[in-house]
Amino acid sequence: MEDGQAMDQDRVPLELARLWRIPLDSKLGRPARLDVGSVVDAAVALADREGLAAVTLPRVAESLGVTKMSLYRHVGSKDELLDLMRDAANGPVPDSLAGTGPWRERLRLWATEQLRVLEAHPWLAQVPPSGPPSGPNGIDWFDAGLRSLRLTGLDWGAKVGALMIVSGYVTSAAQLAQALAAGREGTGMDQAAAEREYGRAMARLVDPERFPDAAALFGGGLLEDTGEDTGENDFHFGLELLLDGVAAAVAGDE
Amino acid sequence: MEDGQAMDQDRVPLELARLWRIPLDSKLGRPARLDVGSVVDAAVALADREGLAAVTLPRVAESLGVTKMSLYRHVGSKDELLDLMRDAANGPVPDSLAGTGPWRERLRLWATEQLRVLEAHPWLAQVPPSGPPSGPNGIDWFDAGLRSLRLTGLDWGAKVGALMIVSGYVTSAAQLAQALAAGREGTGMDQAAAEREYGRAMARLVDPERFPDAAALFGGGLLEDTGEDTGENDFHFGLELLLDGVAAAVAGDE
DNA sequence: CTCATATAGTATCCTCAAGACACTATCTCG
DNA sequence: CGAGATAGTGTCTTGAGGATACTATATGAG
Repeated sequence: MEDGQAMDQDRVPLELARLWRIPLDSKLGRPARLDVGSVVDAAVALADREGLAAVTLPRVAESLGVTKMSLYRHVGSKDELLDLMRDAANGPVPDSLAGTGPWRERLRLWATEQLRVLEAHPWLAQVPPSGPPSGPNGIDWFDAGLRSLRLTGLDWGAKVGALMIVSGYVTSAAQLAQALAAGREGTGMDQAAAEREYGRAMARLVDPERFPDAAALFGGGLLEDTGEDTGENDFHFGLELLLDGVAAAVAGDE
Repeated sequence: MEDGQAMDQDRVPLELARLWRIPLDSKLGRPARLDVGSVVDAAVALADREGLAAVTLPRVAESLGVTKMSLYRHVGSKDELLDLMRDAANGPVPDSLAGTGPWRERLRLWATEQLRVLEAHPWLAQVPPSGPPSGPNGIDWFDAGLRSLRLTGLDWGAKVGALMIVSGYVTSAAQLAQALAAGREGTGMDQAAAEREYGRAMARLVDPERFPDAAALFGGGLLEDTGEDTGENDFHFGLELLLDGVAAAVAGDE
């Protein structure tokens, strides 16, 4: 079809067109100093520097040397800007995910690479989800996830479900880590000290009559300090648990 | 010890004292028309009626017949109010979770009861996480989760990890469902129609050269309409997958 | 009984956000 | 060279969270 490209530009909703950076290439009117890409890049840079809360239209505009209202020509709304930022910050999938291979190891890598992205852009875990992956980078990650499961023989629904679980897990692990870090903001405590403090406060509040299991946990279980990096270990424990679940689905499918 | 109660009131941080509704019982000063409970109840009711975005200090105050600044006497800040709302809306664990029994069935029930709570208070899934469970209801749910795993022989760390995964999964499933529902707001599409529309848009944008697996998915896989309630089925598929993962941990522990 | 003190609620202020709308500036094409 | 289309600006409204200084109302010590 000769109109394939033209159709792309016309029939796709405006929001998707911006996500995919489909140029409108109308040469009329005053030429633009700005484009979607530069607005999004500025917003991402701002979020990286000062956190998601600092990303306001006035401040993004200021960092571009422009007034806030001009941004609306390129992003439509604050919410849409967040979608664009998410896709941009996710970035393309790293080369390590290019090939195919044993699904478990590929899927594990997929998860840990996602975690790396969330560590590089901590605010990313706080951007509220807005639906299935729609942007080019989101699709790239999605494609890589599907590729990691290509050899499993799972049907599409199972693959999609497994990917959503794994990536949801990575996100909530990152969220939790950030919430803990934020909670001990100011107090000069490290992770272990904060956990001890939490355990102590809970031990005082949790009545063993009403909450026997929780009281047992706070009373004794948590206080052993292994000295190792707890967060990392917890993450991998959970990830392997998920992979075991996927393994069961793969096996049950045969 | 005779000073047990007094210690509770003194040594516990103010925020925890409010979560646990520990009365200050100082009889001095002007008597309060408000207390933490009524502020939180009003905020929860408002969120139930009009969503989380409607919960602003002015509006909560208005619904209590009070000016906004008086709320700060009882809740400290907006963020703290959100914490209090979360704990209140979680509510105590339902009776069905009281006993003990086969872990898999108990844990499954724990998850589905959590989902019911999230359906009753849709805004709950959007409240940003603020750390480990700290309020009485949060502890109640936590205790019930630990109880469901009591007979597994898992160590504390594994139990806590498994619970975090399951409850994180329930939350992100609810978040996704809401994002999808919000996305098709206005458009009179049902779930299936919206999915078809999404698949069609993606099929147009996703280049099979760059994204072979994703293109295959959008090209053919998603379009079979089973007619059944997809969301429910997806949720249970994922939950059983997680339970399989926990089962592997339980088995590996022996 | 009365007055210092402690607490509850109020009145007013500030800073800053998102966004509507009408305006000006600058380009291309007929 | 103008007409129309597009980019960017100036100004306004609404409404948020929160600081501060005030008033109101109770208790309990002298």
